[in-house]
Amino acid sequence: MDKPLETIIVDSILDAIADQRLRAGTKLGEQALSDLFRCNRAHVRRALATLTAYRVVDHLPNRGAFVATPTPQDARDIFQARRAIERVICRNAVNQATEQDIADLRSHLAQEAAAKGQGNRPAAVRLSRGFHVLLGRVGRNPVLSRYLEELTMQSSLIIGLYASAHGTLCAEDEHARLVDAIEARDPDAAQRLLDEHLRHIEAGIEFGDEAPPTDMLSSVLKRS
Amino acid sequence: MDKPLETIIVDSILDAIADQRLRAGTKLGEQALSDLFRCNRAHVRRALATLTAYRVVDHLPNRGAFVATPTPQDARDIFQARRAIERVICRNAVNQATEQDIADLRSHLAQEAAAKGQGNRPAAVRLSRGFHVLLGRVGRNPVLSRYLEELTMQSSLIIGLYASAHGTLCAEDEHARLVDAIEARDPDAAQRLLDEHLRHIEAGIEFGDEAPPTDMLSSVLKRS
DNA sequence: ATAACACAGATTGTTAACAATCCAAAAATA
DNA sequence: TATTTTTGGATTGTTAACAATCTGTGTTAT
Repeated sequence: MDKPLETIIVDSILDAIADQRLRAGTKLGEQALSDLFRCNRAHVRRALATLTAYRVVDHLPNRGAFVATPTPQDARDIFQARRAIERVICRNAVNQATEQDIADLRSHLAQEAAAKGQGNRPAAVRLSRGFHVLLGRVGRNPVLSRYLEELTMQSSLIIGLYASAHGTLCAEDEHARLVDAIEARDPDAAQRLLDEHLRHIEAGIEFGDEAPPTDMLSSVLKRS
Repeated sequence: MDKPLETIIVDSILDAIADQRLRAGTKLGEQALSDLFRCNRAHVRRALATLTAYRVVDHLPNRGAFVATPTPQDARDIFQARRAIERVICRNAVNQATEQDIADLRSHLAQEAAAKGQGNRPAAVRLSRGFHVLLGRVGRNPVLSRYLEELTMQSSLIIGLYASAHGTLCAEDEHARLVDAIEARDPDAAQRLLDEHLRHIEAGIEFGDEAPPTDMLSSVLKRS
């Protein structure tokens, strides 16, 4: 029962992007969204404004809102930022993780393994992001974890745009070994594993050709 | 000639906060701002929404918008985030600074010195922030520099709230030595100097008592 | 005198109508 | 036929009126 209507719209679109149901470049028409969410255009307008602030939507004056299309240079900048931020998040997590935190992380690992076992790629991408977001929460610095949430969202877009077809997305054992290092309270190992992990993801991205296909919008729906 | 009206309002308020003319807790009434900027309430509303996304304004439903009041814990989180981000910005700057960049930095140092020489504290605070923002630009990672701009803005609020009266804000020679290290292309020295600098700023902050005095709003005005 | 209540003014939130802009297809011209 | 112009529909941007909520003040009752 999420009260504020605006956040329902924002979260729905964010989820659809994380699931890669909404691809880069898709137009987010105000009328279409008002119809889908059975609400006023003003609400849609505000939702699009906050998504624009998150850099997940591009707003072109008098043209409308579109799911952002990060360039290869954007991608490099975003991954460098992730390394800068997750490095510290990771050290925080080593210092402050409770038993419960580690149990949550392991439970998440199991979900990731399940999704991958079933070959459910959208779920795998979403859960892979979820792992990093969860790690951010464990780090207990809301400023850093907010930035990480933004950056992982943009990473989902990038992976959807540029990931190689034979795409080895997050190798789940890298996540697992990271949790091991956190449980062992070894900050240097954890930091090294995370840095390598992020470089692996970035390396698995193929820059070079442009792939901007556009989706129909009707696949965002259904929540609540 | 800044075209979009919303950004004029946003920048004016941001400037006023950086100058510490607008203090934490000040109410930002929609009517008052519409009158001040001679515009529609809808514009003010959007401006306040983006400032809220920047975490520089708190929005309480049905109560209105207020200049954010970071807690001591917020302050610690913000400075940790700054260390994480500026560390990388700094290494980027060492690698990529042009002659022109270094000249710009030195020219900025001169302005800082002038403002301090005149005992102009608001200008000193604003220019001190400006140094870090400029450094961010030199780093040539727009993602990181955007976050840094947000964080330095929040830092201005924190300094306004908690800075000790005998406040040694940014010692300007620390800025100068940092530029020296960048010019010498010494990334380790630069990184170390910056980290120490940020810790000095944070150490110069006095937590303990609450200081939430509120200002009249009429001192934001005048731009165009 | 204190506390609960009620009312009035002011402030924020919502909605719908109106204006400006853009886009694509048809019509006109060379 | 190719290029420019026009024109209609659709989409975004703006504005003002209306509804809901809050704050402070003044009244009343215990």
